[in-house]
Amino acid sequence: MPRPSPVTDEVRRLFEIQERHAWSIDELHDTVRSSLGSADYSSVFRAVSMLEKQGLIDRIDLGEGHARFELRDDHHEHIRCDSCGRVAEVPVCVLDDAAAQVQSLTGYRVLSHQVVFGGLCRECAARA
Amino acid sequence: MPRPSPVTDEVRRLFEIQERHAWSIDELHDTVRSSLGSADYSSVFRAVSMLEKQGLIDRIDLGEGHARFELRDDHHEHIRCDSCGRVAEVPVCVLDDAAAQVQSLTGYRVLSHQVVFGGLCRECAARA
DNA sequence: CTACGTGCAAAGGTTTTGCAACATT
DNA sequence: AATGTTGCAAAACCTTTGCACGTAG
Repeated sequence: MPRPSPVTDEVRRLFEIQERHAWSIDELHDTVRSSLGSADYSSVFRAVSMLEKQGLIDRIDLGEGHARFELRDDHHEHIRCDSCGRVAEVPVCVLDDAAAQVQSLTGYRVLSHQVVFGGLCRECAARA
Repeated sequence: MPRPSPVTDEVRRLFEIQERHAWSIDELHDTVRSSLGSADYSSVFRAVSMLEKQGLIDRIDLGEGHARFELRDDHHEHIRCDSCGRVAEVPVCVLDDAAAQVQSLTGYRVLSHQVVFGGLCRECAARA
């Protein structure tokens, strides 16, 4: 396989340095363009699709109208500021006990869950 | 105000009879067309937008790439079958205790949350 | 006449794909 | 030559809006 994959490599690097979480494709695109000088949206999209298929990253949907992606790691939840859209991680899983309850209530075999809290981040709460 | 609003009236009725939950606009559109003979997608969309603004229904996003809507009632969670997409309600809120924990961990003022469980419904689990 | 619901068409935004060009093995 | 990455363009999908028509008040 060909070696040079500057766009894909840069996208992978951005995830792996973990300076930031819950990337949108636009955010990745902007950042990769800053790093490489230029890059096409579709190339970033394909890089993300490939990394997702490989299991390096997970797709998350916070109900914003577009997807976000983050390095696959320990399961955690997210909280999004209703005012500015900032996303933070909730560094624990608050639902580990709930799956059995949900399963007995609905009959579904629970395999996964995703939680998005909404609220106000410190800055926006202070402003309000 | 003019009385006849067949599309809007039918959309409202579909929500209020509560025979079904978590309607997508396409599902509403198909059902309204069956009831009335014809109806335009945008009319259904506007009816849903109006009902949402009036507070009769809530918009929910289950990460499917399109919105769903349901009658506003007691807060509850959802579980979606990973195989067939069927959506059921989890008739309790499993997170009422978690908000304080999340708030102390992230500093966000928690105002809301939405949870989507994934798994397999009875039929799909039986087939697998 | 005025107000409003509807249908039709089109725009807007995000996601996805087809294809040709290009570089590396 | 063969494979795989990229750029460009366009399609696909869902959401949203502009506008004209028709109807009830």
